Amino acid sequence: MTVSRALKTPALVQLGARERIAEAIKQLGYVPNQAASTLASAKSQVIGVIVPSLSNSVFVETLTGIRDSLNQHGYKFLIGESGYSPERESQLISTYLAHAPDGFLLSGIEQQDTLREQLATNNVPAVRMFDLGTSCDDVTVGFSHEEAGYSIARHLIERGYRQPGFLGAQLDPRMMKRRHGFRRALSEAGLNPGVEVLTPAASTVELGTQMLGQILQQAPDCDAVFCCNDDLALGVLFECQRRGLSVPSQMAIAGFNDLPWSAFANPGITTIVTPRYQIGFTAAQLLIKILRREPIDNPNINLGFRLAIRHST
Amino acid sequence: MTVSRALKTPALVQLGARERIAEAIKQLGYVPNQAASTLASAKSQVIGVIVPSLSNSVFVETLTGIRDSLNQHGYKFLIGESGYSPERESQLISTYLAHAPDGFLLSGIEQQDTLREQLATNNVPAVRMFDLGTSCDDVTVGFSHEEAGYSIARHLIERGYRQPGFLGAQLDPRMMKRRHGFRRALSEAGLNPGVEVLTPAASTVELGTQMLGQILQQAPDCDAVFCCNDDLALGVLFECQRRGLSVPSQMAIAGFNDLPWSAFANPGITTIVTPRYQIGFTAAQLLIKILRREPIDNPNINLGFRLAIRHST
DNA sequence: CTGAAAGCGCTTACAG
DNA sequence: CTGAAAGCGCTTACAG
Repeated sequence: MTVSRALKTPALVQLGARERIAEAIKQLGYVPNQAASTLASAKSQVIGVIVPSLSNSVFVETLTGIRDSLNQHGYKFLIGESGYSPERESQLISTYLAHAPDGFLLSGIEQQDTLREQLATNNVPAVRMFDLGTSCDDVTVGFSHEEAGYSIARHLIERGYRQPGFLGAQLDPRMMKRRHGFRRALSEAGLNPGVEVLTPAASTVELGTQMLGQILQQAPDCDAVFCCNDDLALGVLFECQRRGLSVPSQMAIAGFNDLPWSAFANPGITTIVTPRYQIGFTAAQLLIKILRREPIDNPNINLGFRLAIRHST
Repeated sequence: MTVSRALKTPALVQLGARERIAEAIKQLGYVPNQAASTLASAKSQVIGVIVPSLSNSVFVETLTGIRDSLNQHGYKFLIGESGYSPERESQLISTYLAHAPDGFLLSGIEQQDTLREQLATNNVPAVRMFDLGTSCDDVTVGFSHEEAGYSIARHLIERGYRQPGFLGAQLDPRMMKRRHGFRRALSEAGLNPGVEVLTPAASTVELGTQMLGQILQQAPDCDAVFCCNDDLALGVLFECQRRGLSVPSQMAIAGFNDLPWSAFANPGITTIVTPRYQIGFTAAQLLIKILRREPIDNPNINLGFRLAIRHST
């Protein structure tokens, strides 16, 4: 018992005893048994984190933010990939629930009802990332994808492009919101919002190279594209180079996320800078506050985004 | 007790009892307590995985291989980032040991002695990934980085480049082995192996753009570069385009890893295709064999690599 | 095929 | 400031 106290609350243990304990721990190579601790205290110090995919570096950066925040407070975390599937997400939650996590960090705000029930019956709090909730029941940290799509379109319109097209992959809810904002701006400006190529495939550079051909076939007068992710934009750029299309005079390219190389491409790619590290960090901080029952002033935190204008538009 | 059996070994429980149990589980939303199971059985079904970094997509793909393999067998895994630091690696192992992992999957073969002791005293088996061990005490899955560097150099020499340079970042042991092989081939061919730029910074596209300038300043007649990772190579490619250097006639570029976009760059980047998914999958399979005490025919598995020749050289 | 007993290594709550 | 008691929810090993 005194050993336990020496480890958790050393201030309550006499110095002499503390020293003897430290000595013994060293000699024996003692490591506290986390399973026993979890069982006895009903606190695991584990947070379940579920992101859509680890192949997308956006989510990896979010994980870094989560880690930096959680490490400060002694929490570990279990990482799960939902593959953008709500069913898979629910299934992961079930598995993780067996580890008695203190809380969850989830992606998106479109969780299944069964998942919400699971969380409620087990009384485990969750913070949702990447998107903005409206209800006060949800705790969310993100930004408006609709506004982001809108602002890219406004930029292209102001630059004078007459037939911007949309290149969308994955087709997850947040991507569809970006598309919605993009189309809204085009419609408002009296331009045709219907030039687009959509595919449920994951967005990759390779896919971008293919999609340029597809949109040009559909709309030969397309003079700008908004790619729902920067890797698509890079593929479009490579393909323009191969076809001898000059960027941006013959084809303007805008991306999304500001991946680490976007600014260094030739030309630099205009894109929306998203605060993904900050989303992870903030979401984790918020969850910790909830676990400590500290008051939360705003359960729906909008971290915003920034339009980075570069030479590709 | 019968419930426990119904879950673990349903064959030993009568059908009627099994059905009543399933019904009750559903009604109560029962989830087995993993901590209690771990405590009672001394088996956690958890594998500790430590990779140098998650920012490098190479390691993310390895994680995918590990996940695919481990999921089949009901294991979960804890992911740690060592940041290429052996000290940090040891520290992570200590933390993870508290979760009583059944085994570890580690990166590289240069672990600290203290780490080896930790593993030995706790009697936890480990498989080392990405490099090749020589001793039968170690279990390793990887390929020869020295040979890979050598084969890139041979390719450049055969193509007729007279002054290939080396661009190295991170300076981790595996990178240094690639460099060693590269230099050996140049020396054997009577070429100058001393043209190189090295930096401990993480390899990024941005860094690649800077390193091209540095190596040209040092050796203006440098006509080819071997970049220790493809993202460096992409940065070099962008910078060549900006400077109006034609690739490969004025500057040949070779990379390493075959990242997803390397084949689609303009021109496609010559690189070494590394089997990182397979490394993760195989290492996990091997660890499971060890945990089941099945015999292992070869503790040092060489998965090899492939030279992909594209238009950048 | 089923169940009662003991114990895994901690923590909580209480007594000294 | 220290320690003895009980219990967390499972599994192991044994008895029926």
